[in-house]
Amino acid sequence: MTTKRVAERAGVSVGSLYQYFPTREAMLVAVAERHLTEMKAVVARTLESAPTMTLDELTRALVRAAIEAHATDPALHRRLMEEVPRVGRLAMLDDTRTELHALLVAFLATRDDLPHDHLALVVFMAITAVDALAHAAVVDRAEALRDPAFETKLADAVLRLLRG
Amino acid sequence: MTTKRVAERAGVSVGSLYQYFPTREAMLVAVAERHLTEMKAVVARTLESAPTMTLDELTRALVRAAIEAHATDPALHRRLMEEVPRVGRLAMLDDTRTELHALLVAFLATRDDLPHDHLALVVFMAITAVDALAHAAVVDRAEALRDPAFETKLADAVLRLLRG
Amino acid sequence: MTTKRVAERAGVSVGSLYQYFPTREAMLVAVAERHLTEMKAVVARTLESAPTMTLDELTRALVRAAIEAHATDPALHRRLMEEVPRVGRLAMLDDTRTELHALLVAFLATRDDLPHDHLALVVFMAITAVDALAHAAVVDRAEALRDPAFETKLADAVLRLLRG
Amino acid sequence: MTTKRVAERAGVSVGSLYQYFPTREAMLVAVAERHLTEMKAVVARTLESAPTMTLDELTRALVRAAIEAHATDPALHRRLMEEVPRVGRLAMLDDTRTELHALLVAFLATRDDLPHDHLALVVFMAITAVDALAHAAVVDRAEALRDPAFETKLADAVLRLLRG
DNA sequence: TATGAATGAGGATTCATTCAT
DNA sequence: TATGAATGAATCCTCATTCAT
Repeated sequence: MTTKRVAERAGVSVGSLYQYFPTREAMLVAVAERHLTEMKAVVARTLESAPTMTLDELTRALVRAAIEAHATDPALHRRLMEEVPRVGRLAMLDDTRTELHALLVAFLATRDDLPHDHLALVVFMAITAVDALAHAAVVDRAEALRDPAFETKLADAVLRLLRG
Repeated sequence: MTTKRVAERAGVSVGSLYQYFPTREAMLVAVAERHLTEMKAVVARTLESAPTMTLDELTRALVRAAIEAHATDPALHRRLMEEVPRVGRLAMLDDTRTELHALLVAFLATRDDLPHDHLALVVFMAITAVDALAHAAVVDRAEALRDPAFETKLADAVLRLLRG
Repeated sequence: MTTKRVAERAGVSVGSLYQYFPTREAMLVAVAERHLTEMKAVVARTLESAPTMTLDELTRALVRAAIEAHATDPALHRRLMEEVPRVGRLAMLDDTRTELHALLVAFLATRDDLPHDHLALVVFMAITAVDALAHAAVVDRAEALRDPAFETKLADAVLRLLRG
Repeated sequence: MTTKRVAERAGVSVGSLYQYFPTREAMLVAVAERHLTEMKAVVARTLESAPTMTLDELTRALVRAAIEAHATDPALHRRLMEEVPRVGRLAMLDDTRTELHALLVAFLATRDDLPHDHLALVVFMAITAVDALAHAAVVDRAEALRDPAFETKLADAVLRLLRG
């Protein structure tokens, strides 16, 4: 991902790119940021219709949303994961990640169909696992994505995490 | 990770580095390779004492081994995960990964305390999740590593995956 | 000839050099190419006024042109001869050389004041000899260049080659 | 031509190479030197039997010797010409070259079947032309070497140079 | 405001040379 | 004396960033 290539693909000049982003890193962060924000939005939307759902249904809905978010643009995702770590622990990214985490913790704290101890830990584990699996499936197990067992088993394991 | 910095850190000259590794990439791969090989060895060793263990004990032992392997050198691990993806799908690495996968699938197929359908998928999911969580914990949740709940919950979730 | 030195001498940065030439080799080839193309042009121009010339006059004119072409920038020439051989048998260079050879053979074939057998061989010999002598004189016999006998004798020998 | 490769080919270690030659350049010069010395020896031997030869016979013998010297190890020659110029105007090489030149000039000065004016220039021209042609033929006109016309014509041209 | 040529620091790699064994 | 591992200066090339037009 060179700035020249990005500019070409975007149909603008490098100079113009630098009008919108101060550095190359900022471009990367912007894309990662967008993905995380989308995820946050999807989660928030799902949580809104949560009161009418069982924990099972809710978990499954969230897992499905995560997988879909990753499957939308596999190539982008792969690239992102390759490049973004080098960006380091960038404040903005961490903030969005933290918000997503807080959103879920806060919501789950209102439910009485699961224990509330270790909630922060459990949510961290669930997010990490779902993200890693969705990513791994997209990147090198395309067939898993098409297998309904993948989603079911992932949701089951997450439920187990939540229920303690 | 520049070749110069590696040489400095290793206490040798760049030239010497190139006496042992043909390219910078080869250095990276060598480290990743070593980690994977160690993991395979740990898993193999654990499986040997498996006949006398319940599935619970076994799972927990494997999860603990994985976490320890990651905790040995956190900084190394962080760097590795940042750089290795860029190395691309390298045959030797994939081979070792595949061997580890096969080792576990073959072993679990001999046990009658868990269902045998979807075994390949389930092992893939378990490896990916454990690896991602051990890595994430090491990299940005040091406190999770010290919390015994982390290991317990991870083992529980994996068990759930295995038991179907 | 390092890229850095070339850039300095050219009054630009290394980066700019690489905007115009894909590799260091390409820079070398470009200069060699230019020289050969100039030679071809000089020869072509000389041949145009040839019908009114005797073979003696023509030969002398060509020999003089070759010497002048080499004397224009002796330092450049020396460098070129030192570096270009390492460049290897480069298609574009060989093409231009072949064109120059063909131009002369074709022209001489129209004249009836010299035998036509062995024309290709003879032209190859003449070009090689004139080039080598002009180069050697420029590089380490500056006094020869000023001696009119040099040109006369060279032209005589070439004539002998042509007349058989 | 790296020192390592030279050492391998020679069946010794780099270290040993440096026991015999102070620098890489010295190795190159030694080879060039050997070639020039051989040439000088051949010329000297030919000149010894010269009193009984006509200028025609003598010239032809020398031209043939030069061609043979080049044809002995074409690859070596090509390499030598590629590398040696970079060595610069090295005293030892120039000395041997000068000796060869002097040998011929001195000899020709004793003959009365050719003019003695411009002898130094003429010998310089003859050596340069014969060397360049033998080299060019070896390097990229293998067929010329087999064509008897090549030798004949070259000898004729050289004779013309000598006879003025 | 948009462009893209120019910049040059930075990085991977090579290879002549040294020197401890 | 012979070896070849170690050294690190030197070199080619890339690419994020700037800025004159």
